[in-house]
Amino acid sequence: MTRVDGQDDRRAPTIKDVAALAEVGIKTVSRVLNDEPGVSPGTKDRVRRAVESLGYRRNTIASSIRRRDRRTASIGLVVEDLANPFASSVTRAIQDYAAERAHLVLVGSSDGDPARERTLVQEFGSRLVDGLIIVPSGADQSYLDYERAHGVPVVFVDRPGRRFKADTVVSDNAAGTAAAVRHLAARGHERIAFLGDRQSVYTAAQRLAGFRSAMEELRGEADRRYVRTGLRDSVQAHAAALEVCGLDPAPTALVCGNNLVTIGAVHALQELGARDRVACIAFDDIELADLLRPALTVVAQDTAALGASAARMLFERLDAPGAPYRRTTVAVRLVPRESGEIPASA
Amino acid sequence: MTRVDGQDDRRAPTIKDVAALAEVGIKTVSRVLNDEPGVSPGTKDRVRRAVESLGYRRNTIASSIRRRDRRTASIGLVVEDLANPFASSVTRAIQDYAAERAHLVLVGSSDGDPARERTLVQEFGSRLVDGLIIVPSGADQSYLDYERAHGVPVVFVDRPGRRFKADTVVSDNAAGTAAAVRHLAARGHERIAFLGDRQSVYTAAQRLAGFRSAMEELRGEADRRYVRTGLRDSVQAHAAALEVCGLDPAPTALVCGNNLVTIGAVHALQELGARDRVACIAFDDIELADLLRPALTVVAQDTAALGASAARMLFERLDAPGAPYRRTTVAVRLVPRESGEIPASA
DNA sequence: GTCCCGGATGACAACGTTGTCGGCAACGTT
DNA sequence: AACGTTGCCGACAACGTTGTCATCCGGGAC
Repeated sequence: MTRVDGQDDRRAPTIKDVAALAEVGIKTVSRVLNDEPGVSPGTKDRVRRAVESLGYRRNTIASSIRRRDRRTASIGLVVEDLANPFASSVTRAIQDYAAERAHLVLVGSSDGDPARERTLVQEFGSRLVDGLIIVPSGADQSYLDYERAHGVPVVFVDRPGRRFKADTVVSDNAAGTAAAVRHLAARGHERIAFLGDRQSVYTAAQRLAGFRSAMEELRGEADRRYVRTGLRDSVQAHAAALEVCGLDPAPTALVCGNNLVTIGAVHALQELGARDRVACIAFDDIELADLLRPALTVVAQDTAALGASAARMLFERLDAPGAPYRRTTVAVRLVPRESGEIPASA
Repeated sequence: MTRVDGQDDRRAPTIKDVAALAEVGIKTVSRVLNDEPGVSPGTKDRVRRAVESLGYRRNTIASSIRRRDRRTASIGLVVEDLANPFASSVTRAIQDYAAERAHLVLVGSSDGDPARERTLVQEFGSRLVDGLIIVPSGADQSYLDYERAHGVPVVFVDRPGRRFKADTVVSDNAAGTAAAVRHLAARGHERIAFLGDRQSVYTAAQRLAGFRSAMEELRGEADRRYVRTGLRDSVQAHAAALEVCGLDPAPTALVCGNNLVTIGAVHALQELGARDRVACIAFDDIELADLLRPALTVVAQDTAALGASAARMLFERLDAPGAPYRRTTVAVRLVPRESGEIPASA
């Protein structure tokens, strides 16, 4: 423990140092820092100058363990894969909302693994985040009872949680595919195929449901042969698209349930030389979608609104812990470009 | 302060609760939690069971203020815009590396604003992050002296910092554009244009430098009329591309310095009906680039390696604070598709 | 029997902050 | 003159944890 005094400056200055320099008690420094009343202007000024000259910064962490409300001014976010544009865009919106309220965001990717999701939540918990925003993956979010019991609010985004009720923000997935169907129908299409992910994925199920109900509304029923689900990657989607397009009669239009499906399907159309003949509407917008030929008509999710709503809900929940849980549905938007405008007769 | 005892459980259990239940001292609980020696197997077991039955979780934050090393097992990351695929991909890689070492990542977007960058760093600092990874924006990172003085290591990624030396990881930007030039030259191109961002942006300057040196190597000199820089968005890039293509003689190939430039340039080529005639190589890969017609040949950055290297450097720096600063250059990769294969004679 | 040693254990201080409370001076009121 | 009130301020406890240290106990060496 014998150390040269010159090395001492590694430790950042504390309110104690500030107090010594300003010749006041530590509590007075604390009062100034927290804008509490009861400090004379002169003293306040002296403290401020001491803070300035030492380069003092409050230790938020030490502060939070003592504060009554325990707030750390940070929130935790679990997404599926931050490298995914959907996730990063939602994250960015949450960040912005949090930043306005001087909060920081801890982010983790679950990769759809429930165990990882849970681990992340625990890690966030041990850092005392003020709240959690989660894109839930597993079939059971009841582990969150622990967080709730200890006063940490939770908001689900993109999908509702299971076995655990909480504020939730989702896109209007069903309306999106329904709009796609009606858009295509208006251009004369009757044989419309749907390619989607596993039905155990909430969004995939919703999108198929929207597709089905719009088809039933228009045609009495959707032809089952034109509906392929359970496609987990672009390779499977590619194969399914080839199959569906090989049917007789072949569909004149395709609705793709997500990004990966779109990639597989467009590749399939490309191989068949059918990109200009078969109409196609994809769920989720894609960078440069308008540079494709034909430019890709998409159902775009409002990721900014999704993230902002989730963050807003979280902060509102922090202010009103007892209020009833709410569910917000964010509208999606059909962006007409070219691939969705191809008529049935082509 | 009179409260019903039933509401007391909002506070999470502490080692005190665990100690009481296991009938040991708090220090013994601490020893078990930290795998310190000197606890008999029987006691250890009793503590473990108490931890389990109470659902106790360590309060990392309280722990860190007392620990000798002050570690919080979290790091701070400042990117320019997390919604940008480049940033989110790098972030994801950093996350993964950090997660392996049981660290969490706080992320913020600076939007290229030096003030915001600095604010974020301060916020991270007050949360006692163990280290910082920064995509620097301003012309001066000397404010980081404060962090360094207090033992917080810094790593720059994508661009070097200014007025502050630190470990740095960058892509080999110059090699990327040089490779693009050679690739085009091998297909007979002599009149190659370059469209890029402001030269004050490090990556933009490096990319132009690589372009220039390869052109000089091949042709003695790059024709200045074919070089346009200072393009800050796709609209400006669009205009510049139209201009350059209107020259006589017109360039037979285009090298685009970044994503936004690519969007503008491809739109311009589209309008000119020249997408199949003028070769084009873009910096930065794009989702679905291979669905474009012609599929876009790109110089792809290895974002995963960029992020992983930065994280590795940070952790190595934490272990060896005194070691000399290092600079790592990550190779880029030319991904030949179609737009770069168009011959000069087309 | 005495001494020493090492393992196990807990009492207590400390980290940097905020909450509680009491003291002191100045002032106005009886 | 005595009293209460108000504004300002600091001593001290407390948050949940880890670091320091003293203590206790059993066993082996003399």
